Amino acid sequence: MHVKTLCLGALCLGDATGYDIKKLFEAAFNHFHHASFGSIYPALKQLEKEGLVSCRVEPGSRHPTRNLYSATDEGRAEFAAALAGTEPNEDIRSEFLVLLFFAHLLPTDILEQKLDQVEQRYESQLAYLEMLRRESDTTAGIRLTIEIGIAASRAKLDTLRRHRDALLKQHRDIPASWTESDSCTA
Amino acid sequence: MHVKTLCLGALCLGDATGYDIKKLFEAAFNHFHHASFGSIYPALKQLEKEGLVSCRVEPGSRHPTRNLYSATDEGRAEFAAALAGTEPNEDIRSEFLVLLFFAHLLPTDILEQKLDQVEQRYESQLAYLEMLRRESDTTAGIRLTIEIGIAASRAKLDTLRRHRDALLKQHRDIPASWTESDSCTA
DNA sequence: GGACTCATGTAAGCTGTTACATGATTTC
DNA sequence: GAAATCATGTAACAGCTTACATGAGTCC
Repeated sequence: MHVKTLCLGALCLGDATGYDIKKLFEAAFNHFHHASFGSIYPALKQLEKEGLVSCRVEPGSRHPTRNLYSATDEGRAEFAAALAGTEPNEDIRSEFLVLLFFAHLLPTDILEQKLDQVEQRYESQLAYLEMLRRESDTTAGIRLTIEIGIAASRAKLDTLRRHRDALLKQHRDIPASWTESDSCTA
Repeated sequence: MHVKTLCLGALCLGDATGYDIKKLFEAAFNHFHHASFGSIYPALKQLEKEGLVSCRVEPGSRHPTRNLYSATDEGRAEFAAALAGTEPNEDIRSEFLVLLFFAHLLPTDILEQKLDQVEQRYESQLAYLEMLRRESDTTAGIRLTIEIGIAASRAKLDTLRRHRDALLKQHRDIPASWTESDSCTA
């Protein structure tokens, strides 16, 4: 789903500035999407040009430039249609799994260090999502979004921990193929 | 991680054509990375130009053009270094979770249909990974790659099933905000 | 003979990121 | 008064996908 559509969606939840939308992405979409300012601001401009959102400089603004956007009725209709038409896909790119896939080409200490990093990352993501769950006073859909994120992180973390020692032990025992450049020739 | 690096990695596992690499990606990387021909072929050309892989037209080929690539020693060293230097990140883009996030803007029947689609998708991914696990006679790292994929899919599927009915019930009960365009104005 | 798989390649175009440029406001 | 946060924007560039173009081999 394009950043443009996501911005329109964000504005269907309430008026916001580009900056607010970025914050929303970081706070709530964190574990399943993201976007940078460099795509958000142009997207909002584009949406305005298409009449899907309207923009007003905030009245009584403390700041000269603060563009507050609202979804128009047309915009809401458009977003509902876009939602209904999106395939519920998932696109995962995990450098971590690539690393594991090629683990036999890494020295043990580096592998161990990567595993530590990943565990920490999963832990902090888990902690963050659990915090969201505690606070969350929202729709059933959003709550499910959080539940699925927690379940997936937990499952990955548990699996990793369960296999970690065996992986490292075997890794140390088997002469690493990375030391001899001719040992993995086809 | 760039397709170029991934191709180099694939060639560290054994000689292959561009076509073979695509197959490998589909078979083994399926749940955590992917690449199209349009990026693989140019990547191989580039790697060859950099001396990281060598290419020979297959000897005694049944087919005039079949470019079999091999990683050179320099290529193997380069890949090992690239691996050691990659942060074990995960980049997830889930249209499905976006859909859930905005579930209140969808009519119940469409939501239900999306949930069905996702369940089926997770089921078939799970089936595929479990098949891989049964067959798999590979490195500990690759096996862990599969275990993590299974655990994550299973966790998401279970969570979805556990909350599905409650979500749909509540969705039907609460007057959907998508019917009245002014009902979610900020 | 038709369909499918094997096999390679290019070019246009889309999308988004990074990095830069700018400056006000708030908090300590 | 320094640092952090709020706030907007652009331009260059990267990287990948899609679609096209081509054709041999294999299976039914």
